[in-house]
Amino acid sequence: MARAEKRPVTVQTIAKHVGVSAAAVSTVLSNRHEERRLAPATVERIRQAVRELGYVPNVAARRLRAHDPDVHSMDLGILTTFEAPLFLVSRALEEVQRSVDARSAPDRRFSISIDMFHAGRLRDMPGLLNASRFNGVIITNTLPEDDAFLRSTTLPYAVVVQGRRLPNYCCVLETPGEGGRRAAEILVGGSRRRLVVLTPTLLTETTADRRDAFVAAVRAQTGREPVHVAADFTPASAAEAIRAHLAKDPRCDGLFAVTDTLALGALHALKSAGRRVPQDVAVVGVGDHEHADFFDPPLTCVGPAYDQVVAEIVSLLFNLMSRRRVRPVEVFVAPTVTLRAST
Amino acid sequence: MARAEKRPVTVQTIAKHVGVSAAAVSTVLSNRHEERRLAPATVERIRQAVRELGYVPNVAARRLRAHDPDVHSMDLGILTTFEAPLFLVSRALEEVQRSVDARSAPDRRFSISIDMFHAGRLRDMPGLLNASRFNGVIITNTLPEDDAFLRSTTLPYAVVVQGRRLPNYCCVLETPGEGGRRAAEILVGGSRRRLVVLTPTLLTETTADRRDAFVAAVRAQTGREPVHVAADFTPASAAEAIRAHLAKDPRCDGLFAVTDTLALGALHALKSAGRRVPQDVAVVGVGDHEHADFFDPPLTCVGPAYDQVVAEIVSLLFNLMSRRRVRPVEVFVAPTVTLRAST
DNA sequence: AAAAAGAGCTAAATCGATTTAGGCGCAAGT
DNA sequence: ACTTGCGCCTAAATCGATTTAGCTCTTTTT
Repeated sequence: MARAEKRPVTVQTIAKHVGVSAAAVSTVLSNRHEERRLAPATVERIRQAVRELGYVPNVAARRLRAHDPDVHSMDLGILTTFEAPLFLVSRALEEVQRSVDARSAPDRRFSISIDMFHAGRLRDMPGLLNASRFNGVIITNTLPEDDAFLRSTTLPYAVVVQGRRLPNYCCVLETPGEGGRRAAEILVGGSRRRLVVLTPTLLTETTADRRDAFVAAVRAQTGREPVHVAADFTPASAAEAIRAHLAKDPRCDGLFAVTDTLALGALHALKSAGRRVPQDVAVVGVGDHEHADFFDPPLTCVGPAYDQVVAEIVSLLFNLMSRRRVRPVEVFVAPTVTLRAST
Repeated sequence: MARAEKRPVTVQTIAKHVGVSAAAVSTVLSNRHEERRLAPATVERIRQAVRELGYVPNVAARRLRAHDPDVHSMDLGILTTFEAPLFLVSRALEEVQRSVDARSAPDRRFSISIDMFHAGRLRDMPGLLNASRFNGVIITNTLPEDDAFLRSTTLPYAVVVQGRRLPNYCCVLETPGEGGRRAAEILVGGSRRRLVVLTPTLLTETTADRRDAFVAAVRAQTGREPVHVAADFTPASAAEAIRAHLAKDPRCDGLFAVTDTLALGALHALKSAGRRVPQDVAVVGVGDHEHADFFDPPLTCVGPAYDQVVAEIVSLLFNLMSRRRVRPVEVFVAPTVTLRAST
C-alpha cells in the first residue's frame, strides 16, 4: 500500500505519465481547465494520475512563482519546543505582531509563525542551517544541547535568543542570579526557614540559574540548604511531587517555583494537604504565566519584566534584519518583584 | 532614510551594482568566499553593497533551491487568530505532532507551524488562496467574517475546520446545542434560578451556539431568562464584568462561562465579592483551558472531548492529504460533562 | 620558452510550478 | 476556395538563489 518512489511526484512526472505537458497538469491542478478549454477527458485522465501517483505540491516552488516582486516579504519565526507550554511565547508573539503591524505597508509584508522543535533537537529543524525558512527568528526555551548546537554554528541571518547567553548571538535574558536571590530574600525575609525549590526535571539555562541563585542565597542567609523537588512541566506532576515532599517534610514553610505552571500545581497540593497559603507556606513564582494574578491565591512573582524582555528582543531582531546592528550583544533585564497574596 | 525601491533587491541587483556575477554575490552571502577564492577586495565591495541596498533574501527561492528531491516534505499549518489565547491550539498541536512523528521517515518529513491572522481577516493571510504555503491546514477560532470568506471560496488543498459548519470543508465540532443544554441541566438541576451566561464580545459560531442553547434550555426549564454578560477574552475583563453584574444582581446564583478563561476571571470576581463557589454561586465552564482542574475551585466543565475532537481533525487532515477522502464531511463530537468542585 | 599551477571570476543549469504567447487542426462562414 | 474562429494543447519564460564546470589571465616551475 505504502507508495515509496525514490523521486517525488512533480507536475512533470504526471505530465509524462498521462502524455501531456506540464502546463496542462498545472492548469487542472489550479482548476483553470474550463477557461483554458482543456478537453474533459484529458482533465479526467490528469485527475486520475494525480490521485494515483500521490502528487504533493511543492510549496516553495509555488511561493517562488507566486512571488510579487513589488512586495518585500519577510518571514519571522518564533522557535520554541513542543515540550514548553505555548503560552510562554504569547507575549513575544503579541509584541512582534504589534511591531510588524506598525511596519507593514502595501509593499512590505511580514509573516510570523511559531515553529516548534523537540527539546534538545533544534539542530533537526529543517531550513535552520541553510536559511531557507526565515529572515529572522526568536529562539527560546532551548535545552543545553540546543545551546551547544547554537554555539557551534553561527546561523547566517537575524537571530535573537531569549534566556541564554551565547557569545555568537544577540541574547536577551534576565540578569543572571537576580531572580533566585530576590525570591530567597522574600522567603527568608518573611522568616521562612524550611524551604523548597521546585524545578522541571529538564532544566534550561534560565531555570537552572534561578534554582542555583536561590539555593546560594538561602545558604548564605540562613546557613540551611533548600530541598530540591523536580517535576514535569505540568501542574499535575508538580502537585504530585509536592504532595510527596509534604509527606516527608511536613514542616516546610516556603516554596520557590522556577516556573508558574509548577507553582500552580504546588498551590493545589498545599491547599489539598490543608496548608494555608501564605500563613503556613509562602509561595513565590516567576510571573511567566499570563494568569498568575488569577491563581488562588494570586502568585507573588520574582521574574523578568516580560514586556521589557520582549521589547528588547523585537528591537534587536529588527535592527539585525535591517543590518543596523551586526555585532552580538547581551541585554540583561532586571527582575521585577510583584508581591501578591501568596507571600 | 527610508529606502523604498520599487523593485526588491536580489542577488542580481547587487551583482549589477558591484559589477560582478550573481554567483559571486551568492558565494559571499553564504560565506564560501574563502574556499572559492574570491579576492578579499571583491568580497568587501559585495558586502558593502549588500548592506547599502538592504538586501533581503527570498526564502522561497532558497528553499526551492535547497530542496532535496529524495525527501517528500509536507507543510502543515494550524491557523488561529492573534486574539484567541494560544493555549487553545496546544492540544491540536500535540496531537498533530504525535501523528507526524509516527508518519515521519528519512524520506518523508513534516513541518508544523502555527500561523495567526487578525480575527475576521483570514482572507488577508498570504499564501492561503494560492496554496503556496501549506499542504494542509487546520483552521480554528474563526469569526463569522472568516467563515463567510471560507464559504465563498474553496481552498484547493487539505483543510479541516474546527468548530464551524461550512458545507465545502471537512468540519469537526461539538454537537450543536448540546453543550449549552447540558450546562443548563447542571445549573437548573442544582436548583439555581438566577443565572448568568458569560461570553466574549466577539462571538464565534461555537461560543454563540453554547450561549444560545444555554439560554433556550434555561428558558424551557424554568421560564426565566439568563442574563448575558460580555467581556474581552481576558480573565481581568471577565472579572470586571462579573463584578459589575454582581452589583446589579447580588442574588445571582449560577453562571455558565462559554470559555474557561472567562470562567477564571469570574471565579476571581465571585470570591473577592465574598461569594462562595459553589455554595452561593455555581460555575460551569467548557474545559478548553488545559488547567481547568487547577482552578480554585476546580471547574466543572461541559464541553467537547478535546482529545476526540483533535483525533478526528488529524485523521481527516491526513486522509485529505493522501486523497483517501475527497468529499467534505461534518463530524460531531458529543460534549462530555466533568463534574468538579465548582458546582 | 613552454608547460603547469593557481588565482579570480562567470555562464549556465537547476529546483518545481505557473503563465503567456502561440501553434495546429478542423469546422463554419462568405 | 479562402478566411475566420474555435477547441485543445505546448514551448518557453519566469520567480531568486545556488552550484558546477570551466574560462582567462598571471605567476611559477622546468
